[in-house]
Amino acid sequence: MSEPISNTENVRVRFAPSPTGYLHVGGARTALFNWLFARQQRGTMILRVEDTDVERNKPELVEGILAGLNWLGLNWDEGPFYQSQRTELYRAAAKKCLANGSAFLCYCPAEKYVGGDHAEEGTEGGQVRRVVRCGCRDGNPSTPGTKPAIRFKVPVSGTTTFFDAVFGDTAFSNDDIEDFMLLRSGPGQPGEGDEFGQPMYQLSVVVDDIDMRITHVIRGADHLSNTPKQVLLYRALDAKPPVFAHLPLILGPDRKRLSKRHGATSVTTYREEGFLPEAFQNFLALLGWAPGGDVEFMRTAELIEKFKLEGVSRTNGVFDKAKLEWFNTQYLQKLPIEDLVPQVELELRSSKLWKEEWASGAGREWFTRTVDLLRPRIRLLPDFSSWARAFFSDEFAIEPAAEAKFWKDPKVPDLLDKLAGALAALPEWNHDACDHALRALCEAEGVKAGLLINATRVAIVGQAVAPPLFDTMVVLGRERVVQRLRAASPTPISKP
RNA sequence: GGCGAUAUGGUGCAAGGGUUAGCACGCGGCCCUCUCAAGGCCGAAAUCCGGGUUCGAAUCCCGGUAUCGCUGCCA
Repeated sequence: MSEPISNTENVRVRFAPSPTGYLHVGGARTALFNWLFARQQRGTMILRVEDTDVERNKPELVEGILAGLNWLGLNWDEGPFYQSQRTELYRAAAKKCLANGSAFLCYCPAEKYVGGDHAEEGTEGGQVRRVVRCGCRDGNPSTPGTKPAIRFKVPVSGTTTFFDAVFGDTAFSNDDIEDFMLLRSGPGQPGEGDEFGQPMYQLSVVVDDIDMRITHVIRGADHLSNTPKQVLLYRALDAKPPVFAHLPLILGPDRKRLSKRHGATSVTTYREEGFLPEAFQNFLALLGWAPGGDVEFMRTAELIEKFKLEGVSRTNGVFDKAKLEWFNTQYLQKLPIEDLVPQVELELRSSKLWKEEWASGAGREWFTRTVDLLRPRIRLLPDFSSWARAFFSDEFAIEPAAEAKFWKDPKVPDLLDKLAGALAALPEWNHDACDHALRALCEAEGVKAGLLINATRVAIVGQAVAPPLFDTMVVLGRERVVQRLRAASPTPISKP
């Protein structure tokens, strides 16, 4: 019953952001689904910048959008193409529609962002009721003498249907489709400036999707109601519509469309907060799609392998940041260490804690071991620079709260000093040697090992929370541990 | 207002005519334990409402409701 979603011809998809803002999570998810589908089908991913609205378009935002895609690892094979540079193509298409009778010149006054005389016809219950058929379509211009725009002449009856890989066969009555705008009217008065202005969205999208031989249009479900207009346009331009796949929208916790009100909606923000791109990708992939089984942790290759348009949900979903954070900790924990280390290196470089000796050889080994030791307790990349600072720098502070909690006992300074001595005298430096030395000292002094373990942790990393003590000692090295213990031991217990 | 889409625990997804309605996040508890995580175990928590079809409905049909989208010389 349903048509094949992919066929033998090469799959060609596109991601088509509009540079009126940053790359938001909804756009990123759309890009991801296009990309997963293209990579799985060994197809072609095209990037197209939809910048036909000169007034709202901000060219400088394109860079940020591309940066966001790059961060997520979403590359493209063709483009970026800019619609603003393809105006003649759209004008030619609009004129073709004019010539074959599927469009008409509209002389109605240009009205932006408000429904004026043309757009409304009385009100009902306080709501504006739009008119679907423009008077100009039969050659009766309301204000002849002004510069015309071009509108599509929607058939007066009948049904327009299309296949959607997510929503199935879909039909709209033509009576409900308005005579939509194809080409804006030209600037200036009649006789001056261009004959016509910039193309409208519906036109440029269809013309480009035809020209770029797009086989699958994968985009947000907010375009579902636009699709019949576009199908009509395909027909008017003698082209076969592609397979459509509309993705459910992403909502905020209040079930409203995700926006700045909900906090971070730009993918750049998540990069800056220190999320791992692959974790973000995994999280995004599962927002509106699931492979069917119980697995959720899927790295890029597995997502590509399992992705199916048919499995995409039709329900709008809420962006759950807590789950994203969980994914991030999972990736921090499970990523092969060699995949994680370079990202930590970047983090330390940006926080000026990086030392070149960690770039190769024994230094690299130490760095890798240390990252591996640290990672179960890391939530976000910057934690390596802040929370784990004492592992990478000798300049760190003793947290007052940790001091208050674990240096309470008056015996602590003396114990730390004695431990420093015992450790300094150790014939070898490893986990068990440190362990035995500390426990032997505690036994001799008649204190519980926990007391000294916790006190020592505070002394050598400045915090109450860190990896297991003896592993920490090994990684820090004898010299540092002894030195930090001695630095801590004479400190009188601070009275609150 | 018109048109369209959608409706499974708080959240994301599974079950697509027959299951004690499954998994994950989050939440609570226990275990592990040198701190905190991680991990393991246990628990609370859902089929929007109303009709119909059927031996049997979360699942199919109709109506209602709610939510979202479109209804721009925005994309």
